[in-house]
Formats: sequence, structure tokens, C-alpha cells
Amino acid sequence: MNNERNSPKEKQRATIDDVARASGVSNATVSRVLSGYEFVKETTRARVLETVERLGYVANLQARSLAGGRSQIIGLLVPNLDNGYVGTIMQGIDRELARANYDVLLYTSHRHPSKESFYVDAIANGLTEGLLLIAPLVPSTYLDALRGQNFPYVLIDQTDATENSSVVDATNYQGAYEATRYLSQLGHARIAFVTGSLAVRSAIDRLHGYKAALVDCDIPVREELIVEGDYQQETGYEVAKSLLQRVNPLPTAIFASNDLSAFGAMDAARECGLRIPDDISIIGFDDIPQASFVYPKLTTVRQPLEQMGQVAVKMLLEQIEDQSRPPQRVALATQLVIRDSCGSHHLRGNEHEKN
Amino acid sequence: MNNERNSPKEKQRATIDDVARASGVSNATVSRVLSGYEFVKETTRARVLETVERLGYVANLQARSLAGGRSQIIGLLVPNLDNGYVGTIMQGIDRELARANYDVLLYTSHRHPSKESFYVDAIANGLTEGLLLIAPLVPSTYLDALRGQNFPYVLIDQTDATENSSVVDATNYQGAYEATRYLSQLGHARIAFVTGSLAVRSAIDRLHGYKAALVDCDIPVREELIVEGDYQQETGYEVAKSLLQRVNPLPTAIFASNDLSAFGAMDAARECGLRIPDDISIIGFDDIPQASFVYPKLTTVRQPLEQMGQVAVKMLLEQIEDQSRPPQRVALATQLVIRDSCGSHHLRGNEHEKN
DNA sequence: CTGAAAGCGCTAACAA
DNA sequence: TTGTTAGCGCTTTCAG
Repeated sequence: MNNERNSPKEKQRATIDDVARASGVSNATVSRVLSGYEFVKETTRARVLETVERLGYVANLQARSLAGGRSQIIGLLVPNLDNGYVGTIMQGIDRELARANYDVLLYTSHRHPSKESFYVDAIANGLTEGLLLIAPLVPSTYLDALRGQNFPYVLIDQTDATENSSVVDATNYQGAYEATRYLSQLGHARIAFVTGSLAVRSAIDRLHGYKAALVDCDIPVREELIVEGDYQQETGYEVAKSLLQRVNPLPTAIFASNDLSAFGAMDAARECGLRIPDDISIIGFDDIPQASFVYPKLTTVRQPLEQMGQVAVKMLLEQIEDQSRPPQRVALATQLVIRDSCGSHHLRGNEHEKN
Repeated sequence: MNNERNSPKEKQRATIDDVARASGVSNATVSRVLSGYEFVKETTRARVLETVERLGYVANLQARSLAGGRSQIIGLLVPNLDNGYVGTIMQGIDRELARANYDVLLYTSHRHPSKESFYVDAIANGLTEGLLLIAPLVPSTYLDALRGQNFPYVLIDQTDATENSSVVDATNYQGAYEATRYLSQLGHARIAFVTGSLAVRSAIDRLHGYKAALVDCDIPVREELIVEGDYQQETGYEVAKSLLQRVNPLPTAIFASNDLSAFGAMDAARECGLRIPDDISIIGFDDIPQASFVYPKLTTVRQPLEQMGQVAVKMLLEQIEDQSRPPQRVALATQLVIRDSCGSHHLRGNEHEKN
């Protein structure tokens, strides 16, 4: 509508033609200099560069990209930003992208599936050269379209049911297995489990790991000790609370499928008058930044979040370079991080004065 | 370089001309239909829309924006994403932007000033229609350039020394004043203060608020109780620790300039064998999501982070609509949120069995 | 080594 | 109500 961009006081941004004129060459030559083309006379190059500097010229991305160049932008779809989880992954993405001189167009779905698919359609449309999806809700809906256009994308911490996408995630099964075995080794036998949303692959894998470990440790799998959460702190609190009120005898440990749920479980335990780790042990999954500064510091299974981001970017960039590259799947190793929220069940009662 | 975009299997994206041809009209007409232009025959409009649907046509943003239309994208510069602070603000930004159908191009400076100014140059260059800067480090460097081009931007939680920018922040002085007075009312007289980076306006204002409250409460301002932090948890930990080791008698309360620093101070206090809030009270500033689930829950001064994001977007959008609009400054009210990390100093010793 | 010219996909006068 | 025609700023042949 009434676009005031030409108001009197406004300085006009320098274009490539301005630079060309000011340095007495053609715009093509300026373009060559700027793109690092080899065969330009040194003196010409110097002159152009000097002019660019003097005029404070910066190329217009849209024009460049329209003209067939690269936009150097990738789309990033995230569920939210209010806990460190996505932030940490993004740190990895950021680092790797900076190296390749790419920028990020961000889409926050706020766990709203329809918004998610809307964005994906829009993103794959021109501006971005590729797409990174962090823990998307229901990828299957739009993944086909993406594949149909042969549009480069990588899923982070989520799996495509058709197994036809590039994905980066962690060894969820093994991580959960180890965590459970660790609790068992501490003497726990009544180990409750708070799942993630079971629509999500990682949640299912962690559940399987938990069950497998129980079996291997000769602990019966009791369905009443398994409650369904959704990776949210609030939900973790609620289900843990009702679990603690319902089950008798009480579990001596709770394994929450992610740190956020674990925080919720900690709150619930405390409200029930239980001391952590003396009365009940709690273990999480992810190792988001907060895990190390809740009190007591949370023992958890570390996902290499930052590294996942980096790897995803590398894969995406490769795919952008060579669109015919087949999908890859990478699962990075998890690692048990022992802090203060789990205690030995044998010693209960004897060692009450831990700080 | 070797752009494989024309590999055999790749479907080509439909352009506006494809749509025009397929519906037997000119591209101009298609453009009109798409932009909601009023005077198009209904049957034509319907036909075009049908074709768009059938071909799965989506407009190319870069072309549209190059041609003088709007890109519907704003740039967002953030310092980092690993704590809830920025995430919460972004939630507000997001909500408001979604309403106006804008997207976000994200730049993470990771507290690196040169990167910051580099980004600002790049951002203001074509693609984005405006710029939101969250807690930028040294805005003065590039703000002039932005203003010179009359490029719309809004600062969030930071102030331009020249007072020539639109800014949204909170009532830092009053918030700090209230927090300090609250501690004084609890009976504390030795109240330590951990500042933010004093290059930042909010940090200075909070320090002033703290000092003013002390004066008004007839408590002497002791410089040895004031230590300089930088809004980072790690630094908060370090300076609080050395403070607690150095000062004698110990302060009975610590006011940290932001929640992150407060978390650091909590860690330090605990390492010094102090119990919170029994032996020492700790109060923060911001009320980021973690504040309510650290243990004990942090008493803090709430900044309406989400609302700040929303207001900033509204201001920016107004500026985009009317570029001649003069800069505005809005300070949203802070609010003391009393939780569990502060105790009364009078009662010390008598009420040791709080949970 | 460099310039001219043809677009990239779209919007916006200006005609018709 | 609709089509024609210029560009937007840049890259990229194709000639020199």
C-alpha cells in the first residue's frame, strides 16, 4: 500500500550498478569480484573492492538468489523455545551454519500440528535451500511433498515412519537401557517410568529400553508403574503425582523420559514429602542445561544435543550440494551423567547426612 | 557452482506464469487475485484460484519482495537461546507476528559484538522489513546506520544512548527498588548485590534502584557488598563465591541482577554451607521459566518478557507501516514474585524446620 | 580479462 | 476488468 520508502530524507542503498559505475567497470565485473571469480585483473579487483568499501555496499540477497545464486538461508522448524532443549540443539546448528555462511529462517510451531505443516509448505518455497525439523509432531503429513519436490531436509530427534528421510537422533533405546540398569544396580527394583508422548519415536524407544533392562535385570515389568507423559514438565508433575498417590508400596525410583518430565516428577515427589535422593531416586533424559542446576542436580542420560545440531547441518548441506544423495540416518551415542538425584536403595536410612 | 537443480527427477516449481497460462489470463491478473485486489471478475478469480490449487502454486517470496512487494519477514537478533530468557520473549514476538502473518529471520550473536554488527548490516539489506534486537551488546555501533537508512527497528531490553530509538523494556529501577525494600522489610540489612554487565542500561538501572532503596531504608550502601557480574550463571557463581569468602560478617541476603546470576549465587551459597533461605536469602530478576523450578523456588522480580515481545512487534509493525513515525519508548511494569528463596532475618534460628 | 544482454518470478503503473 | 510493459538487483552465458 502506501509505501513511504522514498521519503525525502531516506538514503538509497547502493546497488551493484552504483559500484560498477563508481569504479568504472560493468556490473558483471563487480559481480565477478564479489563472487571470488579467479580471472579478474588484480588492479580491477582492488579498485572494485575499494569502491564497495567506500560505498558501504552490501549485496541484496533476494536479487542474488532470484538470479540463480544461493539464498544461503535454511528453514528451521522448532516446537518451542522456552526450555533449553531446542536452544542447545540450535547452538550446534548455529555454529555449523555460521561456518558455511548460512542464515536461518525460524518457524515456531508451538506444538501445533497444522501450523507445522503450513510452515513446511511455505518454507520449501523459494527462499530457503533446505529445511531442518526439530522434533516435529507429525512429519508424515508433509514429508511426502518435500520428497516429491526433492527438497533437502533433515529430521532431528524424530523419525519418518517410511524410513525415507535423513534423520539425526540419539541412541534412545540404549540410553534408557543403561539408565534403568544403573538404577537396578543401585538396588532399586520398583522403578517407575514416565513416558514421552507415544506418538513420537524416541519415546517409544526409551520405553523399550526401560523394559528390556528390567527384563535383563530380572525385575518384573509392572504396568502400573508406567505412566504416560508427553515430555512436558507440567504433565510429568501430574502423572508422577497421581502415580505416587495411587501406587503402594511406593516406587523407590522414577525414570522420566526427559529432563523436563523429571523436573515435574521431582516437584511431585517433594510435594508427597519424599526426599530426593534419600527417599526416592529420579533420573531424566536429555541433559538440558537446567539439569545441572536444579537441586539436587539431576542424574540423567545425556543426548549430545549440540552435536546433533551440527551433524544435522552437515547432512543438510551435503544434501543441498548434491540433491541426489540418498537419505542417511545417524544415531549419536547417549551417555549416563551421574549427578545427585539418584541414591543407593541398599543404604537407605544409613546415610542421611549427605549434603 | 555445479547446481544440480535441474536433475532429471526434479519437478519444477510452478511460477505465476504457469498459473496465468493454465487459467488463460495474464500474470498480472493472477497477481491481482493473489494480492486480494478488489476489481477482478468473480469467475476469473475463481478460475485462477482453482488453478493455483491444482498446480500447488506458492509464490516466490524473493521475487515478490524484489519487485517491491513485502517480504513479510522481520529480522531478529538474539544473544543466545540456551536459557529461557530469550525464548520467553520470542514467544510473545511469535504470537504477535503470526497474527500479522510475518516470519522471522534469526540471528544469534552469542554475545559476540562484531558478529552482532555484521548481522545488523546484512539484515537491514533487502529481505527483512524491520529488525528486532533483543538485549544487543553495543547497539550504538550500528544504530546510526539503521537510522540513516530510516530502517525500522525496535530494541528490546536495551537502550540506545542517543535516546533516538524505539525501545521496549521494563521498569528496572523500580523493580530493583522493590526487591531491595522487600529484603529490608524481612529484616535484612547486609544485602549484597550482583550486578549485570554495567555496559548495559538495565544493569545500571537495577543497581541504582538497589542503592536508592537502601538509602530510603536507612541502610548504608557498602561498596564491598556490590560485585560485578554479567548476567551469566557462571559469573554469578564466581563473584558470589568470592564475595562469601571475602566478606565478614556474611551478608544475610543476595540480590542478583538476573535469575541466571541468582542461580549461580545459590550454588555458591550452598557450597559455602549456607542454607537457602534459612542462612541466606537470595532474590533474582526476570522470572524466567526455570525460576519457579529451581529448589528452593526463586523469589524474583518478574519482567513481563512475553508481553515485551508482543509490544515490540506491535511497535515495529507500526513503524513499518509508517516509516516517518518517531521513536517510541515503552517500559512495562515489573512485579515482585515471592516464592521460597527469601526468608525473614528476624526469625533466623527459630524456624529451622521449614520444608 | 571484461562488457552486453538476457533473464530469475513477481509487482505496479499505464493502457486498453 | 484485464493485458502489456517495465523494471527490482543480481548472476550468467556469450561475445569480444
